[in-house]
Amino acid sequence: MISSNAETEAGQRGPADHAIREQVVTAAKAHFIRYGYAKTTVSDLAEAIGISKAYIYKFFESKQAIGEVICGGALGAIDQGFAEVVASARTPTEKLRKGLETMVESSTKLFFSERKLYDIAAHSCLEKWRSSNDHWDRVLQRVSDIVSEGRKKGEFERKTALDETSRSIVQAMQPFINPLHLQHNLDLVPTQSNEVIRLILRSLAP
Amino acid sequence: MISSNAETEAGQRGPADHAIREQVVTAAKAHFIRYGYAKTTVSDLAEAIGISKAYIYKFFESKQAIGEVICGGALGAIDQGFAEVVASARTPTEKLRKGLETMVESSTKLFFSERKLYDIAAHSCLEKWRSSNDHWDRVLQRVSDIVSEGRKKGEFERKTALDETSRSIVQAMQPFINPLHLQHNLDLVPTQSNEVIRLILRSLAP
DNA sequence: CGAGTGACTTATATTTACACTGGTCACTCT
DNA sequence: AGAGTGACCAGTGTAAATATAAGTCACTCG
Repeated sequence: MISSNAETEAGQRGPADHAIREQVVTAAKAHFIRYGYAKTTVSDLAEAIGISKAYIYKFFESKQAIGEVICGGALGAIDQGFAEVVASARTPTEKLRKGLETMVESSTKLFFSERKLYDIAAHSCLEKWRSSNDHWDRVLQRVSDIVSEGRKKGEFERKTALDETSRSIVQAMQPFINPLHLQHNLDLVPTQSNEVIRLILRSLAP
Repeated sequence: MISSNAETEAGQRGPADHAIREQVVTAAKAHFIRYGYAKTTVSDLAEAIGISKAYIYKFFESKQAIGEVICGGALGAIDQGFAEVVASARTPTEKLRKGLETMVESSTKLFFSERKLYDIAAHSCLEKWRSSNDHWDRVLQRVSDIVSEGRKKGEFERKTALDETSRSIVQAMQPFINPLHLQHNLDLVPTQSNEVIRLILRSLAP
C-alpha cells in the first residue's frame, strides 16, 4: 500500500514493468531461500525461468541488484511489522515499546525460520547495500515520528534535538535489530533487549 | 595494584611464578603484536626463548591460554583507563560520561595503533574466552558502582533495579566498546557514541 | 527494430595435495 | 625426581591447479 511502485530501485535497467523482471524476482527469492545468495548462480535463475543468463542482465545491472530486491523485501517485512504495531498502539510510549519489541521479534524469527534470507540481510548491512540503507532510513523516520508525537502530547522530554534522540534510540537498539549484530546476541533476546527498550523509554521521560 | 597476583588464570598449569612463564608471555606479546595470533606458532615462541615447544606446555594448557593472557592485558588496559578517569571525575554523572567516552576512545585507539592485539580482543569476545568475560564483569561492576553512588547522592533515579540499569547501560554501549562490534561502527565514533552516552545519562535522570 | 542468445573474458570459488601446527608422551640427562 | 626434549599423530591451514561464475557483446531471428 505504501510502496505500490513508487520505488525507483537502483541497479535496475530496461523496462520497469515487465513479466521477466517479476519472474526473475520470484525465482530469485525461491532460490535464495533454498540455496542462499552465494550458492545461487544467475544461470540457475535463467534456467529456472527458461531464458538465457544474458537476458537477465537486460533487467538487472548485477547479481547484487537482484539480491537487493530480495533483501529489500525481507527488511521491508520487518519494517512493515513495525509500522503495523505502531499504528495499533495508543500512546507514543506504547508505540515505541511495542514497535521496538516487534522489530526484535521479527528479526529473530527471520533468523530461525528463514536463515538464508537473514544471511542476505546481514550481508546487506555489512556491505552497506542500498536495501539496508533504505531500511535504516525508514526505521529512523518511524522512530522520529513517534518521538515527535510523544513530545507534542507531553509524554516525552523536549530538550534534546529530535534527530539526535531518534538516532541514538536506533543506535542503542542496533545489537538487537541489526542482523549483523543480532546473530551475536541471540541469547540476550528478549530479556536484555527489553531492558534496553526500558532504558530508552526512561531517557524519554519529560 | 588491584591485581597483584590475585588472579588464578584458567588454562595455566605448572609453577605459578616462574621465569619461563614470564618469558613466554613477553615473547607472545611481541610476536602477537607483530605477526598476529594466528600466524604466531607455539614453536616460534619456544625458539625465541630458546626452549622446546613441549616445555611451554608445562606452563600453559594450550595456545589459547597464552592468547588469553595477552588479551587480558589489552582489555585490562582499557578497563584501567576507565577506572582512572572514573577516579578523577567528581560527580557520578561525570564519572559515567567521561568513563564511557574513555572506553570508546581507548578501544578505537587500540584498533588503529595495535590492530593485531585488537583482533585478538575481538576474537576473544566472539569466542567468549574467559579474558573477555572477565573484562565485561569488571566493566559491569564499575558501571554498577557509579550508578549506585549516583543514586545515593540523588543524582540518578532509583526506581529501576540496579542490575537491570547497569546491564542495559553496558548493553547499549556495546556497539562502541565491544571490539567485535566497534570495528563496524568506527565511522560513528565519536559523534554517535556520545549521543548514546547522552541518552544513557538522560535515562538516569531522577 | 527489438526480443533474445552463444560464446567469450576476467574474476572468483573450489578442489587437491601437501606442509605445518597444536598438543602429547615416552624418554634423557643432571 | 624433576627440568627439559625429540619424535610423533591427528587435525588444520595453504598454494597451486582447476573449475565455475559474473558480466559483456556482437550477433541472430522473427
